[in-house]
Amino acid sequence: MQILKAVVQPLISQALSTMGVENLPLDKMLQPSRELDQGDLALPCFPFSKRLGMPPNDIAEALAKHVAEHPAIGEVNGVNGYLNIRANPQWLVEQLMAIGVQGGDSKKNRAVLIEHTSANPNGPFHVGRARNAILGDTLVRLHRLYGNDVTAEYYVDDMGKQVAVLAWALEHLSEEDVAAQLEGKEPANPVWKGKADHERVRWYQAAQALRQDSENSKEIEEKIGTMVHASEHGDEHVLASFESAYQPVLDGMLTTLGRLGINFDRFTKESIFVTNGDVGRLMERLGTLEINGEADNGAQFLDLGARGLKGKTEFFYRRGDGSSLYATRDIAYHMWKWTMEGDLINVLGEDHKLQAKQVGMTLEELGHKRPEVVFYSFIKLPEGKMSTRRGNVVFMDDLLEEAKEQAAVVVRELRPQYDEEKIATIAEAVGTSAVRFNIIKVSPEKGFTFRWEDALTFEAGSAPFIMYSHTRACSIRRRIESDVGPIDTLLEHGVQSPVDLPDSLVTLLRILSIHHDCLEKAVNDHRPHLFAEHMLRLANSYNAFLNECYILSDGEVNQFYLWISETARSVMHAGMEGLGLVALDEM
RNA sequence: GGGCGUGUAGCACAGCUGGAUAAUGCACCGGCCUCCUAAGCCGGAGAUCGCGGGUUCGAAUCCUGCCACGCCCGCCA
Repeated sequence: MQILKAVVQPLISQALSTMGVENLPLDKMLQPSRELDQGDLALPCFPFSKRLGMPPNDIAEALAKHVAEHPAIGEVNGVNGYLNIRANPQWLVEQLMAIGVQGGDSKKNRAVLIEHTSANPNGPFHVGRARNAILGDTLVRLHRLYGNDVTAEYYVDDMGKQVAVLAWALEHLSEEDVAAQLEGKEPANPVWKGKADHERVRWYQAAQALRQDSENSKEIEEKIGTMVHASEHGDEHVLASFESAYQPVLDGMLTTLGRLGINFDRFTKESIFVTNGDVGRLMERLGTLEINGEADNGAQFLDLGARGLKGKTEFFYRRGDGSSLYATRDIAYHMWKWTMEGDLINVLGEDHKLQAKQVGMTLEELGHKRPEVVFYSFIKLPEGKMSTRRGNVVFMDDLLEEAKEQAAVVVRELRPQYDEEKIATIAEAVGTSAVRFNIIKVSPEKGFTFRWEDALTFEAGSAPFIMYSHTRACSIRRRIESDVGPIDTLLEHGVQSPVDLPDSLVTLLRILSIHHDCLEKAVNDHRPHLFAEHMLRLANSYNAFLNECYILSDGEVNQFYLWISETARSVMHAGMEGLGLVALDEM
């Protein structure tokens, strides 16, 4: 609890010096309590026990007596060698009224460029790919909530083998060819007929099969190789044919993401850095570096082992034929990104760790900073790794449909009075939010196994749980507006906090008071799951508050309770926005 | 073989810049709807924190060895 710490730390420092202890790293030692019932802040007294020649518990107790009184402090005590400080609830109320939940100074406002998703535009999103998009978009939203100026960017891989295969297939294969080639495999889902990502991926798959084994495979490979080569040398005709092949696929993928509330500010094509000469100039420059090396056929690499890289130390950036590699273009892309104000954050799968390291080291070698990278582990199915080729995939589109359907079943059962249109609206919001939350609530480095029953859980610990708390706050608001009068009028003259506050209200107050701390940590450490967890606690404490404190009883409004409820409602609303959950008024 | 990551109740997961009784959800047991949405609230039971050593007043957290799983080690993207 930063607002309390700011007040209390100097007081403790004083108390310590009267006891003869100076120069402690108090800022680091004074930490948020582990458990709510211990207090709000705790100072372990073990480290200076020797210096004082006293047992930690005696120090804690003595310290508790020496800390000066302050309106912010509700209770100070020494237990088990810890000095525990509990905030005065009345003071917390005053702070909330005065400065809101922002906790004081959040004038960060840095410019941040977040690159995420950037999936090859060759087929529909599956759940495995979606972790990147959901993680990336949540980072974007949380940075914005925090007050940063964010650009969300999709780096479009518009050259190279994958798009080349797609372009070749669309040019050379008829619908019949594709159908014949994919016979025996799972047929296209008719639900997605007309959605280019689902349709064109079949051409891609057919081409992949033909490349693998057919009498023409050698010929096909040569043709594709020529196209790739041309694209890597910036051949505009070939690049244009690639674009007309992948753009509808990309549009389909973006439709899926849009349904999850994921949008981008900018799309940057990889090929730009080839056609504008950046990549050529970069390779020239890399060639002059002292760690540059050259293979027999003229291919060039950097010896990153000389800079401490372990394992494979040669980092190739130029092929024997003079063309660039993906990583080379990535470096040019990053140099371009660094020409803009602000920090860079990339969201990448764990398979890109080595590559990211190579790119980062090369950037440093060139005098640039490394971008910050958030890595995530892959999502797999209980049957194993997701693979389009083996038909072992869950498409995002199918998951979202299923989630909506399951949510609709629940809504119909719980709210028989709602009409189908309303049910559909709620089900869509609940379904998509649940899917996002299910993925964002676990830390990125943890391996994730996708299970339908987890993704479609709507109980405590899920997005709908948070959404539900918010709708209850909205519901109360509506009730009061219709039965009593406008909320603004009710609260316009300020509210008086009662002397005795119910436990559940105090808990809610304390959770609200650390809201900003949690957001800050989630943003700065790139750990959105921490904020997701905090939102669950907030929703839980709001529910408990509602259960205990009747805002409206016998036609009388308790103004203070109403004020707390309204504060929580707006905080929940903003927090949900930050997680990409749809904040419904009714559900 | 080398590099990186993960291993915490039956299941899932938080805590990992060292600190108290290891948090939360599901499942399990028991309470709570004449009152603002019970998708809820309250309580209970359930954990040798992968295994062994070490550092420390104190280790899930740091070091080290081992085991299991994942990812990477292309002049692919």
